[in-house]
Amino acid sequence: MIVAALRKKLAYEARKWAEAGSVPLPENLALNAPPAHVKADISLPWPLAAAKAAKKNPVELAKSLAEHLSKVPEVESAQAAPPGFVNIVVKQTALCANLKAITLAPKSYGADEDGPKTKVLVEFVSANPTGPLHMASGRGATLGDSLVRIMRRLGRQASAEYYVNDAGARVVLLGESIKARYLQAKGQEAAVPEKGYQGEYLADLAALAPPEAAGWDAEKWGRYAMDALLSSHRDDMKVFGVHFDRWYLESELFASGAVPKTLEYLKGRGMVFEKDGAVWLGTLNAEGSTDDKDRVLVKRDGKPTYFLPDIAYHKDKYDRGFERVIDVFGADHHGYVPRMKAAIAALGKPPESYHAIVHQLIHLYRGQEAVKMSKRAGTFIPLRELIDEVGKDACRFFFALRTPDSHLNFDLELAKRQSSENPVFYVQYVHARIGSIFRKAAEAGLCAPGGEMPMPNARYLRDPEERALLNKLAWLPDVLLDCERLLSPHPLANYLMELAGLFHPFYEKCPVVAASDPEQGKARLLLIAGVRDAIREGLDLLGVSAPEQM
RNA sequence: GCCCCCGUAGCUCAAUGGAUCAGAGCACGCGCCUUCUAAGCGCGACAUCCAGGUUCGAUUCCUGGCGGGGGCACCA
Repeated sequence: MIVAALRKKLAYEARKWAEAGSVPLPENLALNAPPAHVKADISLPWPLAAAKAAKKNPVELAKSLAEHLSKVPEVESAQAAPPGFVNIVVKQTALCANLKAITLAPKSYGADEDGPKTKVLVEFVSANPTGPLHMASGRGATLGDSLVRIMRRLGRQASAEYYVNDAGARVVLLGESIKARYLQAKGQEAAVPEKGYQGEYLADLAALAPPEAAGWDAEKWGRYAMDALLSSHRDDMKVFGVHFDRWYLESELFASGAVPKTLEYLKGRGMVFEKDGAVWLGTLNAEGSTDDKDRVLVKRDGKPTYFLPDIAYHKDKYDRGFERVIDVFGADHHGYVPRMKAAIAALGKPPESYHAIVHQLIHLYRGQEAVKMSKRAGTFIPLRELIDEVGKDACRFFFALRTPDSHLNFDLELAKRQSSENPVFYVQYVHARIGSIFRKAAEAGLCAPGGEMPMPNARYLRDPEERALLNKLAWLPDVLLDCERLLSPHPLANYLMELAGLFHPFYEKCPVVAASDPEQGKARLLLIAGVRDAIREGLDLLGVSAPEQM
């Protein structure tokens, strides 16, 4: 809370200072965490950024700004540092008050943070119900779910949605595939269609079919398989700790007539033309479009392509009042992004209201051996198998730790080991250790369970290890804003690693229950309560559990 | 051929254009368990693919290479 709140004050004062001295400050006044060798809590590069335009010496500017900012109540000291930084030490009382804010009212911060209260919709996973979810969906699920949780934490109205492609030709194709499996099991001659779904899972599903299945046609078989697979998707997401506010069926979209209505709407906007007997969307020349060609909406045979109902679905998102629309895609769909953006523009929506998060593929290994994933070939690794092997917590933390842009190497053998090589233990262990200290403290009568936590006495918590934790805790809300800005939970996961890394040395050097001065012990107890709550909070936002003991 | 992503320590990854110290974890070397969990801590080694450019300042931005991954349908 303190860093985010303090930024406003510092920025306000800096603008006043800049105005008085006619110094052109940059639009974006960001704060830096200073490097390790600088003994300060917050660092401002603002004078450096302004120096050139002002034609002044950056160090002189920094000195002047530092003097001005040292009057801010929460600031202990503000010092200029070459080549033009202002380094700020925050008052101990302010950091202690921040600790109380985290400990007592963890739900209070965020509500008054920067940023609009816009309604935002995050769509993710949206896998076709033609096979089990595979592990790439796990990455998308981690991204989307964590992002929604973080945005809600920041006071946004965020919703999660899963779009189910349950209509179209694939139902029959799926039906033909599973029917072939069924007949094969009966000893009859039957082949899965060449372009059909080859995975063994269909044989398993066929074996579970009721007796009357003998008389089913391909369509009926397709419905049966799709229902079962969709149900497994729901189960997988539940086990993975992922919540969707709505599972939006493509068939609903067709039933509501939204598809032809959307086509008419686009025609009315003059974005549609006919060529070669087909109906096209002018994505090539749509405003702000980066697409490299026009796209077909209705095929020559009169049937819509997948693109048209997708546009109808996105139109529906806006029609339902969402002002910000975020789609999470795997890298294999990245080519889809420019045309979707063009479609948003064609709908007349502001292009900046739409964001596509494209996460790169996961490279899966078993030890040294690369495992190829292919849904068609049926040799993919199902997400469920991954969860069963390495656990939900490790899986989600591992996925959350990387930026979506990075190609992720996931070694099943390594992840299965459940040793310290897995960073999630590093963080969870801190939570468990603190739980242990609290149990000891309760035995020693140092704290009443569930008792209210007062603000720690600011005379204490001045050791480097204590101070480092106080400082780190102050950055948590800022980290959440980073996650929102970057549309990724990875800054939070990395923050938790760093926080955990600061706790362990504290633990070694600063006894809590056994502190020589009982008052100091009390203050430390309040400090680690803050650490515990921050970790619990952070892990919860990532969908990872925070065990009391391990 | 065109488009997207990546290239940082032995390995897996961080770092809104900032600091003579580019951070973690694992692995490696040396220490540390009569005291709140050694799944830990301290210390030590080890890195920005190459070449230009922009800038007071580049891992970050631009151009061109090199290397790896993915995508380019009137399929879904």
